[in-house]
Amino acid sequence: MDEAGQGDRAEQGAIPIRAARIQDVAKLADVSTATVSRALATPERVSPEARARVLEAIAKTGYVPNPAARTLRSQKTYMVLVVLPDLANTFFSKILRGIEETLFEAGYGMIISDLDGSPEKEAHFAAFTAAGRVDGAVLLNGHLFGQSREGEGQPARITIPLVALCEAIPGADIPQIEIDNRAAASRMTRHLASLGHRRIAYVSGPANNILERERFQGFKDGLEAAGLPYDPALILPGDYTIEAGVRAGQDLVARSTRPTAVFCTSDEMAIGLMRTLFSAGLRVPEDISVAGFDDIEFAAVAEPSLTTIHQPRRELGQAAASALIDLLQGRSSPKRIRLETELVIRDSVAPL
Amino acid sequence: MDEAGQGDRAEQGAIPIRAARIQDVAKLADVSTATVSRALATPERVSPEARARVLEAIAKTGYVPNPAARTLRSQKTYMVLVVLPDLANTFFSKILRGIEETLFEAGYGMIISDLDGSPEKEAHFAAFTAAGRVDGAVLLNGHLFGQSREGEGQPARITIPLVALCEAIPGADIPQIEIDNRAAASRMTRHLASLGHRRIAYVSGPANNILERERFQGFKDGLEAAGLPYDPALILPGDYTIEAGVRAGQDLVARSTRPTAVFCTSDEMAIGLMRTLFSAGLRVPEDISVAGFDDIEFAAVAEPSLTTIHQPRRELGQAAASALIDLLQGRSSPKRIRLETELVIRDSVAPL
DNA sequence: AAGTTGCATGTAATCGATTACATGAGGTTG
DNA sequence: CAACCTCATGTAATCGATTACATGCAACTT
Repeated sequence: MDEAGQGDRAEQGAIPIRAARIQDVAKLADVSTATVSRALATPERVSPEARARVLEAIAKTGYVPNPAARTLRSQKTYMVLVVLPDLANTFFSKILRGIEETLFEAGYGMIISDLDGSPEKEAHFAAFTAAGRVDGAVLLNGHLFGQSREGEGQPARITIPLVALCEAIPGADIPQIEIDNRAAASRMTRHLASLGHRRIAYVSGPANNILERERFQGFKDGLEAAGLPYDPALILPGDYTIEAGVRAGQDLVARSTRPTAVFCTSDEMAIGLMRTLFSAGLRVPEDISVAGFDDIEFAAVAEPSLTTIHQPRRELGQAAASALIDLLQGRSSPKRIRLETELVIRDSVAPL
Repeated sequence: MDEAGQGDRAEQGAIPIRAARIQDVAKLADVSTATVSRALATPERVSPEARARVLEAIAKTGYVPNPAARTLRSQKTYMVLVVLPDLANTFFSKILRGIEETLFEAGYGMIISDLDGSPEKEAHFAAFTAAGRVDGAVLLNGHLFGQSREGEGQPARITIPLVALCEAIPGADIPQIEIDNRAAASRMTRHLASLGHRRIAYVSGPANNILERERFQGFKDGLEAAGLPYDPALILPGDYTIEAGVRAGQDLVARSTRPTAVFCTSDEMAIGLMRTLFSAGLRVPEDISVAGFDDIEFAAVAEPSLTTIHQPRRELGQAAASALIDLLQGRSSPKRIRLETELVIRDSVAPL
């Protein structure tokens, strides 16, 4: 409305209304726009004198290239999409940070999509991606876009580089960055068994979740290695949340014969479960040992402190971002990167 | 590498390499590109027949508008930047979710910048913003961009709509969404005093932080209201992290006369502090009461469960996003929105 | 019937960069 | 010395949408 008026008047005034364009820089440096562009993108192809004049003009005008124009022409956005199932989950925040810092160093920005279990959102972000708003994506949600829908017309194929982080995507020919969930779960199970526990309960992740399947396999591996029988009655359903841990705890409290140890496949569940046990007057680890998975920040300061599997979350994020950057810049990347986990022994698990 | 080869061959094959453009849709629907554009942006200005043909053509081609082209012309990105001091901090994740869901509903995407205390990053994102990559920003970091630097050339003024969330920005003429930190801190202090505590310690946030200043004022208000003296020896430095709580706990443990209650200005610090007290053989709340602030997820399941101030984090995020969207769409927004907090009484605080 | 209004639509300018191609200067080679 | 190459630079096409302006037609007014 009145902006136009201001714009007209501003010519003689102090406040430049429009941001400087490449043309303004070119004029000031007395070169063509092509030279300005080259001075920034490929400085070695511009004479030192011209480059100096261009840089000076840029400093003087405060020129910042218009990303939309750049993207339109070059088809590069310097943006990466990070798809995650639940932004509010503590587990992801440090991973995100690892991703963000690595992307940032390479000049990429990060767009976050919290799917929140909504297929609409997933479709939206699939379209978003197909529209070319990002150069690549990190998938933390365990599956590719739009694998569900099939219909008339092309389903907007996504052809940009992708990497899968944490939750491997079976059959997808993209780099997978993860830990060895099966080995880690087996390790924890054997640790519990080695302390004399013979009735070990297992609080699971969501059914069909790939992490869950691997950890569950690891749990069974561990039982077998320790010569313990597998008892379906000791498998409690969960979904990695605090509330699931609380519910699993209620289940246990209500039982007449209880396990002596519980392996929760997330720290959140372990903390929720311990809470319920305390409320029922049970002690950890005296009455029942509790183990977690992930080693989130609160694991070390829980009461009692939590024996768990340490996941290098920041490094996972960094590795995923690096792999993606490799792809984006035309380099190749290993198809599978597995980072080491660590069994962290604290106070929530004790010998029988 | 071999992608190019595939591209060449694909011409006669099944896979369309290029995404459909508005021209393709226009041709198929037998209308001009202008009509296609209008059919999407202002459907009421297009005849029902033309609209139907356009929609059909869009469905057939899988057309998605190119955001770069759209942004270049219309100067709208439909992107919002969220600036936060620390992505790995649990406190922010639920706020982010509130922001994200509200933005999403309004058709905006969210770009996250984790400043991580780095001035470089701040400068980068200031440039990012100045370059017009986002339509607006939510600032959770307590200050505006680039208030520090002054130099030759225009410092790339940022003129897009901004809102401040949680940490108010004094003097900035932008909507501020927050809680009444002072009143909440006062409330908690009076609660502790009402239970008979007379030596109440206070674990602070970072010096100069606006939240800290307000909460500290509230603490003093509360002391005064309860007729208690202010004792500088009972003020412990902190920065809202678990580690700061641990350190404050070590300080307390080492003292000969200890306070009977500790008011930590974040739940993280309260949890870290309790951890240290336990390790030293002290009991909460029998030996010492501990109160927190924020009511993060873990507050309810900590052992003992944490008496704290509940902040409506999701609603804060939603309110900030709504305010920003109002501004982005040319509506006005209240300059100050204060959401209600709640004193949540749990087990970590007991009468003297 | 002439003039006015409003609607649906098309034409083409425009946003601001990148980059293919052209040009001319200076250097090298046979 | 002609032919050729290299290098720095400029010219202008291009990316794919939005939108100002123009146009043509139908309906309404007087």
